[in-house]
Amino acid sequence: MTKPPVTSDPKTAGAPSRRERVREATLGEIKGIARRHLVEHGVAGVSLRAVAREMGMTAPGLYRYVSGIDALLVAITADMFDELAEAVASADASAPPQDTELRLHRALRALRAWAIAHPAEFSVMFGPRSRLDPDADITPALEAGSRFGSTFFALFERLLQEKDIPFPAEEEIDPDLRVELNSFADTVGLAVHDVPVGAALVLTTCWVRVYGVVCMEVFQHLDFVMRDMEPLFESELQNMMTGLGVRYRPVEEGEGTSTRTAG
Amino acid sequence: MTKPPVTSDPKTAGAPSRRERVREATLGEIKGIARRHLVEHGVAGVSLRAVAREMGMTAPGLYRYVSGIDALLVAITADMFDELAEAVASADASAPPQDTELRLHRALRALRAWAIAHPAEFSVMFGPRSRLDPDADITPALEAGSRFGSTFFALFERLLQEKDIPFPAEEEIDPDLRVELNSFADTVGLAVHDVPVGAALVLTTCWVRVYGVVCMEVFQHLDFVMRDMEPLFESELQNMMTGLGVRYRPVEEGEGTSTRTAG
DNA sequence: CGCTTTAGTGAACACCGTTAACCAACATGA
DNA sequence: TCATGTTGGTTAACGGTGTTCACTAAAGCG
Repeated sequence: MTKPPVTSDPKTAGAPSRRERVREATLGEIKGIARRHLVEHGVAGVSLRAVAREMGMTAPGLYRYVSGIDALLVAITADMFDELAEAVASADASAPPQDTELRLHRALRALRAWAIAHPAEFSVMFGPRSRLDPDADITPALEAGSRFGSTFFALFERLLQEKDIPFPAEEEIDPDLRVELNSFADTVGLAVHDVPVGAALVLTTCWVRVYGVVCMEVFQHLDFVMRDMEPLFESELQNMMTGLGVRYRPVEEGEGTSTRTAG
Repeated sequence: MTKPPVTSDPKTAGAPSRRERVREATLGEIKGIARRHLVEHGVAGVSLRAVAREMGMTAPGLYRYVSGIDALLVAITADMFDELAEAVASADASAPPQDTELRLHRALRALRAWAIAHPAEFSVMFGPRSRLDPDADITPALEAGSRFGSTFFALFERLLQEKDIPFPAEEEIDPDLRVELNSFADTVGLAVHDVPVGAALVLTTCWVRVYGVVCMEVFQHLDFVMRDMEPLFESELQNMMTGLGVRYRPVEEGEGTSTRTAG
């Protein structure tokens, strides 16, 4: 064991001190347990006291790591966004790099697959902020969320360059909508690549549809009327893709999501 | 247990006894206060104790009227569905009966308007069940929800009879999706009117899009990127309508929703 | 009038978030 | 090495929550 300096030398600023390491570790444990409580008991079942209890601590001790229950929820939400982003990115990377269409298919299916595999997480990420204080600071989650979105933005831009996907001309778009779309393209980074507003519109439309069908499935809003939502998702995917002028690729072997067998 | 009616005369079975009247009144008060707490403090701010306190009662007393907090939430959710259904139905009725297309436009805009005017309510109605016990009995809410849906189903059927709206042939639809759509058409009452599966599919697709765009707005998922979501909603509406072969009707004078001026 | 049902109370239990006062171990500078 | 300030935790406490139980007072009814 080459013993590193116990104290943190200002020169070795990159290497965290021992103190920082253990601190980071317990913070990780806190978030891990909170995350498990989230999936096991729902968001209402996440509590500082329970987490502390499970760690053999008392609740006030957690305030050394987290400024309150809201901050903890925001923190694990950010983690979950990163995790989702990673799942999507890896599905994206699993396809041949030049096959943008297949990459898009896989990325979107990965999104749905992650969502239905992690309904509790998805609910806090994409549902209403029902538990958080309305004016809580959610910037960490927002940043992680934008990291998640960037994968799709990149794919869409690629598609835009390769194919001649149809989109409305600028003049056809309502001026009010135009300013909103420009604002969107600005903050999200599409503007720097000179993506036309029409393209931004179809991107938004697609996202609305994906969001809608996945939320509907995870929130179980058609539960009493549909057992398996995968066919509907695939149908929506097909519609979207053909609307984009992209050939629909049926779900591949082993990619299928064996949805609930429930009754 | 054929116990005689609480009221003396069996003939006046329809007329509730005095006891039942006051009971119904206090139940209404309970739900009313809970509803107000919901909109003022979010769903997390609804509590039996607070409701009781405001009524000058103690919490256990409420258990004479409601079997617990979950049942109370379900009850007010059902009320809200009825209220939304009424808003949609009245918007529908505000148009000339034979102008099905306008009726549809108005009904859909009424849905969005109600949603953004009642974000807290909409969140518990259409968001994830984040607070309720997963196996709570939500049938009252489901029934009210189906009453809400029926307005749109009726409009869609009318449209289907009047116009030649394009929908895929049965053979073009994936068999798995077909069985789901048939199940849907069955339980929702479309089957009795011999609505083709293709039509059921486009209906579902439309609903997914509306649901998606409205949820997105109410849950504020594009908040950091778009100030006013109305143009996007109208664009989606236009897309949908033209896809249905229906002429898009721009928003009429006085129908517009002056959305937030926020910043 | 007497009996039964109902409405509501108070106390209690087990949770929850958060703050304040306090203490022990640690890291560091002189 | 020693003193000192920081860090990571504790206990106690306040006010909030859902829910159950035992109990009382009132209302309705034969």
